[in-house]
Amino acid sequence: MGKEVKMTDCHGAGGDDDRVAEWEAGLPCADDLTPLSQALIPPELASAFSISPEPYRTVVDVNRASQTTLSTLRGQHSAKGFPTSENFKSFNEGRGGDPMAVEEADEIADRDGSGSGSGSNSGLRKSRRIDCAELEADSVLSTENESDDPSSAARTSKRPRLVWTPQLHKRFVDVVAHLGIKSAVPKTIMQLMNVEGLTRENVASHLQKYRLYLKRMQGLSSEGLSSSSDHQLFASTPVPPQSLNEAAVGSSHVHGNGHVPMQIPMSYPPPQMMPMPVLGVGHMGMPVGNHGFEWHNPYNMLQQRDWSGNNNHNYGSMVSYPHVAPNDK
DNA sequence: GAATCAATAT
DNA sequence: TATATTGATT
Repeated sequence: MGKEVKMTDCHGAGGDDDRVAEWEAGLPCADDLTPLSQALIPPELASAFSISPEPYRTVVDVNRASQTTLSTLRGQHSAKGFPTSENFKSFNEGRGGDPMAVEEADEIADRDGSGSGSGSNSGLRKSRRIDCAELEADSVLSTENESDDPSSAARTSKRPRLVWTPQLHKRFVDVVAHLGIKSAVPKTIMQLMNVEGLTRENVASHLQKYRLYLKRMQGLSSEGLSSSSDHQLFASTPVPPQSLNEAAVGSSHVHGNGHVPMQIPMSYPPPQMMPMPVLGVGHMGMPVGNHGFEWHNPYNMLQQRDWSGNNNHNYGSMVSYPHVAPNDK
């Protein structure tokens, strides 16, 4: 923090300088920030939850970490590839090598230039979940007492209910849209989403609901009636009228690319920093970084229509699983 | 046997 | 209501 790290390479466009400056102006100054050396969790609390304190980080450590991150980002930037299932690896990054740290990192997009009013949607800002990975206590869920052995907990205890946050859902929708209805089956979706801890069952369940939603929308679209409840989550979805048919027809390979409707620049790389994703799945030998996800190809975005309209500006984000076990099956 | 999907349960 | 689990089916 001593040094401002500019991640200019994330935003291709030049001329953002003003905005950057504006943005920077809003940042807290060094004095306002919690010193790195200060533990975020009071010792009592830590001991109460039997949290082993992380070693203190020095500025040097942090700098090193950001260097690593930057170089990782750069490396990947040039190594963008095709969105094959292999390339999509890793959407989630771990948090300090703690496999249970899958956490949600919204907030990030809070202040995207727009006036404070509209940006933060209907005031329903999902108050942040637990802040520190460690704090995500078992108490949040009715997860029973998990013995302090994480590995056993992984296989022994049932995983807590997954919450499909808008971010997660968005990723889901991205993947489904990308696959086309035809190949959007739970397993594939799960793989492409590459969210740690996400199971095929999770996806299947959500997919079922999503399909129901799409079906309803299809039926209702002409009637001009649109119910409201689902919209909270689903309204942001492309409602791919084509992807339903076109993809189903199967004439086109991956997606009917007839015309690319519109491309919404989405900067996926979540602004987090962690040298290495935790990814237990190392296969492929791919240097999976945080954004293997390059939805930038023209066809990736096919039926994206109005997403940007709603509140989903949150980019990096993950499952809000209080607890995630290493995914691998 | 694994995966999908719809139905059903929590 | 949202998500998980089950069971028939492929």
